[in-house]
Amino acid sequence: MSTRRPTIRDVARRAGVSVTTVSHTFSGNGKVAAATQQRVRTAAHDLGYHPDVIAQGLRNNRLGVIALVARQLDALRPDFLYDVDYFSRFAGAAAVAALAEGLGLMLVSDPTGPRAAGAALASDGFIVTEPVVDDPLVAMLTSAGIPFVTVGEVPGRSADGPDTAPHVDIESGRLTALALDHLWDGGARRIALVTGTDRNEWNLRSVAVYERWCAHRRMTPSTVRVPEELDGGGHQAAGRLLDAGAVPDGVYALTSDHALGLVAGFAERGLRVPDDVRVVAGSDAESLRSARPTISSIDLEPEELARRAVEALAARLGGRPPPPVGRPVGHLVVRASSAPADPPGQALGPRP
Amino acid sequence: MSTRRPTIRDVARRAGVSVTTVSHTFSGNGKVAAATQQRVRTAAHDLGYHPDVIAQGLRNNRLGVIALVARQLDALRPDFLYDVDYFSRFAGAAAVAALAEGLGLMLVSDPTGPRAAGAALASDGFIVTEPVVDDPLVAMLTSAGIPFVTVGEVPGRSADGPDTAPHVDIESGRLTALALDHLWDGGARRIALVTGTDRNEWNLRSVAVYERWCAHRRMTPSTVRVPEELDGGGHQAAGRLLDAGAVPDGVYALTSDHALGLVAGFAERGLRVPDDVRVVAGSDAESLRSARPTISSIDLEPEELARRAVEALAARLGGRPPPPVGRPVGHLVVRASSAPADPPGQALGPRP
DNA sequence: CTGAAAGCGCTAACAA
DNA sequence: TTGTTAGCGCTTTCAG
Repeated sequence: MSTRRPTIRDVARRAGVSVTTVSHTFSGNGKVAAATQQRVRTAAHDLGYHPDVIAQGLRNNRLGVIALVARQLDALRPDFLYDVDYFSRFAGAAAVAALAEGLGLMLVSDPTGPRAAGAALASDGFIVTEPVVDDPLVAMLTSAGIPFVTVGEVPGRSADGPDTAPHVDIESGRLTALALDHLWDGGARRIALVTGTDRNEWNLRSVAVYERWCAHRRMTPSTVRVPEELDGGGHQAAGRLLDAGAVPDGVYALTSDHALGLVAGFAERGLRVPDDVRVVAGSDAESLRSARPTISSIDLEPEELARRAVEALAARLGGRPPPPVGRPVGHLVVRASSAPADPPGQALGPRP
Repeated sequence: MSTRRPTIRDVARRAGVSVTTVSHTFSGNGKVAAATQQRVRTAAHDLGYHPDVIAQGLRNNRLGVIALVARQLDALRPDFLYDVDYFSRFAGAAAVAALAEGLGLMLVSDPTGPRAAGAALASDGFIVTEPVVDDPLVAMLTSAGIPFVTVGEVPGRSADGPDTAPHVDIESGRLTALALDHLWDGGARRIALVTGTDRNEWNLRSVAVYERWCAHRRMTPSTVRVPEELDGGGHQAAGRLLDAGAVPDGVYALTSDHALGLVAGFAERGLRVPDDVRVVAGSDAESLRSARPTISSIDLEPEELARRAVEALAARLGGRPPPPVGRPVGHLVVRASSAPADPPGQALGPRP
């Protein structure tokens, strides 16, 4: 039954012209008489012809698709996305931005990973969020000459020389300071840090800035490392912090899930938030808004990051110069967990 | 600088074999001596060769990509996704499910629309959420012979005959009854319906079931129609309901955004929720959990719907029989807006 | 077990 | 303005 879909030749034959003419009328490349164009279009319409995008892609070396590598999809439990809020806000905005550039957005797992969908490599370019030290994906893309943009720097690369991969700045340094200063201003004097274990810029730089910040204030740093994808990691962190002896009066937890668990863990142990200990999360999520108490956080503005990443990548693909760097992105959202009173969430720092 | 990426011929030359042999060692199709395979692989590795997925796609007529048509991306305000929660939960789960099938998931806008990314058509199949009456996309896919699966039936099609497009059942009928019965059980006797204007199964069937349900109970139906993408549509609906004279004591609002606005609108007019009027939303969202009061809703379980859609489509693409229909999906989540007391959200109906 | 060669549908020189 | 033709990189008969 399945009668082969019509090709450019079928259209050409039906319109009584050559394939070139058909190709040209659709691409608008050559010059084709209006009358001829009309005939071609009618023929195409009659046949229900649609150009084969894959063939075009092969020819032009350009499919019109960019890939978003969702690191979270590669976790041990593929059905468990950590930092869902960040991811879905990012992906949604990226899709919209891509459409605006006439591009499709493909969600893929790390193509260097085991469960890679081969199709991933069909894309014209990649957006890699949160690259890690010696990221195999970055290495692969670089060596294969595939254009890509990272969100967050590739850690340990800037030191090596000028071969910094193009990236969208997540401002981890500024935001860490913002969170720590906020805790300090609220009166906290023993501030701990709960970080994930992925060796990406967000974790590494936050720790570095935290340690510098502590040294500056003659505070003993207290860092707890918990894997991002560990369910209940926040609880565990709470336990470790309390058992360590020096109970903190302020904690900056880099992921929203861990912040949630942390607050719950503190509550179980009889610590009141924010009265005994103030908490700020390093990534925003709806769940932080519905938590009791509501939890302060850094809103990374994933939508804005996504837009910038797509624009930068599209520019690269189109041979255009990279877009200018915009305003600083990311801001602090103060909620109950870090404020004495309980005002509705209000924003500090630059906003859109 | 940009030295052309190696092709299968380069590998063949370097390994001292023919292209066929290379092709075979990678596809595992023909029989190739182990020693030869080794040579080929080494050569490929040295060259940094990766098969060109697009060329394979052209040859095999199969790219390994499925497209998710996000209707919300086609709204008038492309930066404003309505029903974000539903969409992002669906898209995330679909991506994961697709990966599990070895497929990439592409987020695209309606290819028949004006802002279509041409790349959309490169996909092997489509998932169309919420098709509408006389859906042009469905028509196009059908006539082009492109495999697709809809989420929710194509309205008005089942009547025409047996040409029902394969779809994942969203159970709009059962869920509408679930919501209405719940309002009724809580004591509501003048129940209104707030529906969107898209002519999709969800809206159409909900209205139909609502009217039948009312007739059954000798209740005068009161339906307010507000466009899905209208910001502040809920407020407007509240106004219209109150001005209409017969103030309802229960409302079922089909979208989460409108339910939110509705509750806010009632509050402004001095109506207390749930004491004066109970409200249930037809789609769940985090924002409903953080609203004051928290708002009851139908959780459509987008993750499950997405998994089913991907599996059904993958089966079709692979020529496998469609997966068996599973348990009924979607359940009621009771929150403060429809209950006298304020228990934490608890689920009725089947759960995973 | 390996190789030569014919395309998949389309684009872009180059000719006419 | 239109047509002829040679590939894009790969798979796959069909012969060796």
